[in-house]
Amino acid sequence: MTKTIETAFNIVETILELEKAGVAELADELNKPTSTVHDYLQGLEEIGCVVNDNGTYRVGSRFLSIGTRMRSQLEIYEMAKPELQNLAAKTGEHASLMIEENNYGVVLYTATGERAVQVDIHDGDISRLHTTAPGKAILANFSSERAEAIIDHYELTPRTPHTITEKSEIFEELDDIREQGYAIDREELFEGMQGVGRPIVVGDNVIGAISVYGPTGRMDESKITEKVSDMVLETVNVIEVSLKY
Amino acid sequence: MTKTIETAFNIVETILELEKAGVAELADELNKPTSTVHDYLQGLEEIGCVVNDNGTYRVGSRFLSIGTRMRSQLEIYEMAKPELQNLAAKTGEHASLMIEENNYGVVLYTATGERAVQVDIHDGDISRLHTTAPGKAILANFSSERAEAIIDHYELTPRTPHTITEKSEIFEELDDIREQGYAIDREELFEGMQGVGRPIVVGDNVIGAISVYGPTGRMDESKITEKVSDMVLETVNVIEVSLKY
DNA sequence: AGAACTGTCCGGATAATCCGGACAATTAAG
DNA sequence: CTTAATTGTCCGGATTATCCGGACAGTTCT
Repeated sequence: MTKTIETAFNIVETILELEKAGVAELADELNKPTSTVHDYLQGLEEIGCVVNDNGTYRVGSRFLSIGTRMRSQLEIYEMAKPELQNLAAKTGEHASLMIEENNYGVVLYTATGERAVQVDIHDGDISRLHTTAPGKAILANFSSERAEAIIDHYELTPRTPHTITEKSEIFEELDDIREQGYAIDREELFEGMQGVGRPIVVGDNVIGAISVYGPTGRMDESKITEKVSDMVLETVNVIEVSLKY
Repeated sequence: MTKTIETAFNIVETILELEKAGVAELADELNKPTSTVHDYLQGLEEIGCVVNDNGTYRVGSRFLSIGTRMRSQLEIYEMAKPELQNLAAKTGEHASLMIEENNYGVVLYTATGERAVQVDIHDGDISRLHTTAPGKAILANFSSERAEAIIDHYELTPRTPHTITEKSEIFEELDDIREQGYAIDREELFEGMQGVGRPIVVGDNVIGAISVYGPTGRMDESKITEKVSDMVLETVNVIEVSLKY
């Protein structure tokens, strides 16, 4: 159903992968006739979804526009943004806000500290919840039925050599996280990067999670438990209070 | 052509206007049968474009994902981003990067200073080039034929009481801007806000423009000509050098 | 308990997608 | 410099996905 929309997005994603592309190149990549691809591109151009620089197309700014307007409508984003900038400044690393959407974790916003390493991660990126520190913090605070339902949706393929691939192991860790209040990512998402995450809880609902990530050298486990974890907690507390008014 | 894609985006934009909405509400707003709207929503949900919270829909994070990935592929964004943060910190106001796309100005990124007033503007927002300081800076550095072609696409309806509505007046101002190197927005986009913009030029091409906006009280014309304009120039110079390697 | 809403599902008429083919323009090769 | 190959664009009609009326069950008001 709605096959048209799906192929439209496929075309956009393909352009994104190639950075820019012509009709023939895209048609080849998508195994579709050039005439069909051309029809789509023309339609997509009319509504600002792609931009045509004499023959080669790139993705247009319409997506950015819709995406940022959507984000600004989320109260949690507006409350968290300035606090994340504080947190990034204090730690010098990456500070992010994650929410759950459709069984996956979505990074809504990342503030970048002075010393933060350059990683190729963007606002809007999605990941399986058990593969990140903030994702695990969210999972740990869902009901066990809901957490299990989510995990069952996933294929537990590893992302890095350190990614957990055993369901039982995940649940063991979730227990620990619930107890100590924060989750640690030990190079499970990116090799060489460690992070700590804490849930944002208002009433009985987990609204999202805050995390700080940095290179393993600067973010070893003792530093997390001694300092960074507390800074994240402070940030979370401020956000939780803002959300309650 | 590609009517399906167009209505899909209409639905998304309508949800955005209503923040969240149900099938019936949307069907009513769009003058379409509920069954049709339902079909679309189901398709859009499957690909992460909308999210269904038991009956009411909101826009999903897929747009944010595509938008930010697109943005990161633009060299000018990557070069300008840290400089804009500097500029925002130094001035305390809003510092933005604008590019031209499809005859309109697109704000790719805005850094927010400490004292910056809260305005409802987002990354990805588009505007007619002659209604903003950076837009005028871009226009002034296009060839006069290209500038005229762009202006002719517009309806010169005012946005605020100060918006220029006479074609001849626009071109007079573009001459001044080319001479003095920067453009000023005198409450033409937002009442109570003034701004200054400068073009980013590499070789013979205008790649974009940098601007600083603030409340008229703090951004009067003498302050712009004496101080802010120079800060913007510094920023532009750094970016231009980065782009040339 | 009834009425008026909802969101969801089905199936077929309708109309848009989809694509083969032809064309000119540009680029690559000979 | 000529030829061949490849490109983006356009057309028109067969195909098939869209589109919508109608029916249904679940909620929320009256």
